[in-house]
Amino acid sequence: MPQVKDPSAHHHGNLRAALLAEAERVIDNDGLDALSLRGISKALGVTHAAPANHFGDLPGLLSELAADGIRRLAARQAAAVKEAGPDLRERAHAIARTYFKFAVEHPGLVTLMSRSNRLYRDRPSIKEADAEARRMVDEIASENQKKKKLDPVRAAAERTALRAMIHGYSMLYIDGRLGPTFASLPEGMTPEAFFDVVLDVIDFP
Amino acid sequence: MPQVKDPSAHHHGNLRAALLAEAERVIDNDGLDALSLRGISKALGVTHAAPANHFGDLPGLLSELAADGIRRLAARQAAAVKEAGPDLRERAHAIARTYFKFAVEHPGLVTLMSRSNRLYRDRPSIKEADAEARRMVDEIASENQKKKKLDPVRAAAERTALRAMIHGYSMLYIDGRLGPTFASLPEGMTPEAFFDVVLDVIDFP
DNA sequence: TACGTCACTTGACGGTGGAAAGTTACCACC
DNA sequence: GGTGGTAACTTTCCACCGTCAAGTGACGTA
Repeated sequence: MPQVKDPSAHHHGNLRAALLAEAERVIDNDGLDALSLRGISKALGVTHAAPANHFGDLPGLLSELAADGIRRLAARQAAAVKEAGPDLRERAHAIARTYFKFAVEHPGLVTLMSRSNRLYRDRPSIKEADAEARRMVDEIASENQKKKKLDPVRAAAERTALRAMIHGYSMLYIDGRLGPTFASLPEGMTPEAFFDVVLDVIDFP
Repeated sequence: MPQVKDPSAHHHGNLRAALLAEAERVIDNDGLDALSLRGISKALGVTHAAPANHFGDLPGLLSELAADGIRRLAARQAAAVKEAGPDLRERAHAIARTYFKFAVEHPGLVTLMSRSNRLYRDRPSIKEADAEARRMVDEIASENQKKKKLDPVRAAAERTALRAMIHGYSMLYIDGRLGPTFASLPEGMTPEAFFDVVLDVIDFP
């Protein structure tokens, strides 16, 4: 068959970045299940096998996407913590609030980030981004432990409680499973504001 | 109770129940992603289009599976609450502990139950089972609210905090994302025991 | 100029869920 | 005691998916 002599045919320029951008667009607009390699390839005018050069396979692409998401989230959390000042509780709430806001803005991406079965969790890019994100929570918990001379198990439980609460609340919300809850709330109370009250139920820090 | 028929060529006898059982077996052994209509159909010696008669489509089958899981979990939680006695905190912890134990025993099923995109959340069978499960948490929160004369928003936040904690901790655990946390814990501390400590971080009831 | 590698295309394979139409067994009714 | 309808299952087809192997063209380099 005729070969199309398009100079850009063999060198898209920045296909890798374009694929990631298009994948994120699809994921956040139509959900993780709507994403396919063939779909994003066609959208960029490239054949279905092109992504393999840059990402190997689908989990490979998703891993890079997730790692990027984790990094961006961690950056925003770091900024929020900085702005929150020295108070430990303020800092913890800033981390949680920022996560939730990010999850509302990018529900598909956050869903992907927490779905180990769709990515290669062991990739350095993900492990490092994950560690960076966890470091902030650990720092707060450690300071609190030192200040209150807490038993190490209690300190670990506080860390885990905050993580579980952030993850649980965000996922329940994204999944639409807090609908009845919000229906019973006062008019005008936003999910963000309610999350602050929920966080206050935790006895930490 | 379903009538048992003669398993002849065109009437399997109890295909519906057999499909659900096989699907649950696959899900809990190999994960939700390993499940396919064709797979379970072949395992039962039936063609891939047979399930459509009983469930319509794949989300239809998954919905029935999820509803059954929710019902069984709710029954176990009800029994645990009954055994826990009158103390509100004991009852709340019993609900949470039972959920987590169920999640450890049936990770695939619990994952499915919390994945709205794979099921028809609006089906009566699911909505009723869900409501039944939520009723127990609501009851505790209401009693606590009355006893302590709490602001309604605070009471709603307590309900939600418990739900988020249960869901978040279980999911993080199932996904293997608490690995580093457990590594830092004292020898012999089980995930169940640690969950009790995590639950104590919540100031409720 | 020749070579090797990168970036992408082409075409095929086995898998998926779903829809449409055909077959067979049973059951109620006249 | 035939007849018609319906439920349960099969067969065949379609569109789509990810992955793989082989091919092709452009480019940097020796």
